[in-house]
Amino acid sequence: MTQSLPPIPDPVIRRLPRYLTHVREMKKAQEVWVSSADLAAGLALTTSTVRQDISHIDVTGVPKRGYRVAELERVLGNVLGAGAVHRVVIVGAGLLGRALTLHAELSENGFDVYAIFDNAKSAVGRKVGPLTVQSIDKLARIVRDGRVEMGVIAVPPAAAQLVANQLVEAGVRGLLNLAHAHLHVPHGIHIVEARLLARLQQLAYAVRASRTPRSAA
Amino acid sequence: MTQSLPPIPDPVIRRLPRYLTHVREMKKAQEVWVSSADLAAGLALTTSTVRQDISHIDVTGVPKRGYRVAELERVLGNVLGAGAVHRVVIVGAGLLGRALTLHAELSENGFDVYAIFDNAKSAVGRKVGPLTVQSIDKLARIVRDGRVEMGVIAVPPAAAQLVANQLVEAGVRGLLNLAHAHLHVPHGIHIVEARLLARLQQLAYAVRASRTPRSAA
DNA sequence: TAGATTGTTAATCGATTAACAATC
DNA sequence: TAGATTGTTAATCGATTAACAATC
Repeated sequence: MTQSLPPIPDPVIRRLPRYLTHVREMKKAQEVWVSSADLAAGLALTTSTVRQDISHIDVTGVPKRGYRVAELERVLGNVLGAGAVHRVVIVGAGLLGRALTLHAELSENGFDVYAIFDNAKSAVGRKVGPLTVQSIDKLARIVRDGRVEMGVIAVPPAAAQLVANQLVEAGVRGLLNLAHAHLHVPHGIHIVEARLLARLQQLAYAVRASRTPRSAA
Repeated sequence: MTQSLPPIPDPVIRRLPRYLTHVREMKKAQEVWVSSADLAAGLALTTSTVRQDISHIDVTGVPKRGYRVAELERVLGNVLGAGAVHRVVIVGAGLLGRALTLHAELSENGFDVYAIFDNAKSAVGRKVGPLTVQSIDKLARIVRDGRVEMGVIAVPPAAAQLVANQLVEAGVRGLLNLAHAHLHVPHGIHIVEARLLARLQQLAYAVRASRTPRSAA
């Protein structure tokens, strides 16, 4: 009898990539075992949080030793998409779009940048690593025919919603939004926000709050 | 009598940039008032969350009308650092580092990219907009003399911790980490993680989880 | 005024932390 | 074996949502 498990909570999913990074570093250092205390120290968490997080994935630890580095790496990788190839397209061939396209870590983690698009005549035809920038006119056909799973939006804010519509229409199931704009998508399509400005604003607040505690009359 | 307020919780701070974007769009559309229902609809939140979030900042709404767009924009901007100039340096003059350096939205939001550094001879001296890529040897002096507040780490993982150390040593109070590596910093120094691969992994999980619910024996 | 929307308190929900028995 | 560490339950903490009096 098979029963459905609840999905892994979002706060956990956001920590898993950091575990994976840490575990890979340990693997490179030839470590065989890693304890919840090791992971907690490395990521500034409590050992309780680490064990709770790992309980969400299919990994079993060994009392007195911890978790097997190789097993943890494999399972974390699978949960985060490294166990299969995921086709992704990038829309926007500016510096940010090209940076992602050429990022070796993507392909090392199961993400295959299948195409990159731009609407500027001057950009179309340009080489980006092994790819050639395609006209945005070809987006629908390429995404559909290639059964592309996800799209990255790296265009100016004014174009972001239009691009999102085209990607969804062409069949992608998820969008990574790097644009400084709000996107509306149909139910069932996933969006992850990844605006760097927002992270810098978050940092600016943290720095200021720690320096000058807020006060009220 | 002045009393200290608790800092704004992190989940709230992470939403504020999205409110600001939305409010600016409404301002551009000449709207004068915005209700919690407008904001909730635009950002996929409940009206309760919106009102609770706004209660953390110094904005007062008006029953039957909502919040003044101009006031909300001003106060949100101040909280997120737009009310002053924050000097930032970027370390790493690859595509990602250059993308951020040239991102007009940074300067429009109070962030002044003061310098960009790289350790490669071939990169040093190159123009990035109005800036010239500096050798990393000059980082300590430039950051210290310029009283730079924050540093962005856009270097390969192997160099990330070294760069973080140098930035902290030179006096920055916050780090934006774009590198695929774990950073350790002294107490009191703030780090915000902004690894794009992690966001893509989060998206891949969400897409897969919605398609094939997990099952267990 | 009547009605809509804020501001705020209370209730609920979920995430984190603590504690400890199980176990290698 | 004794001791360290997992796995898991319970307790705590904090965030979100609901509810509604205040008010424009």
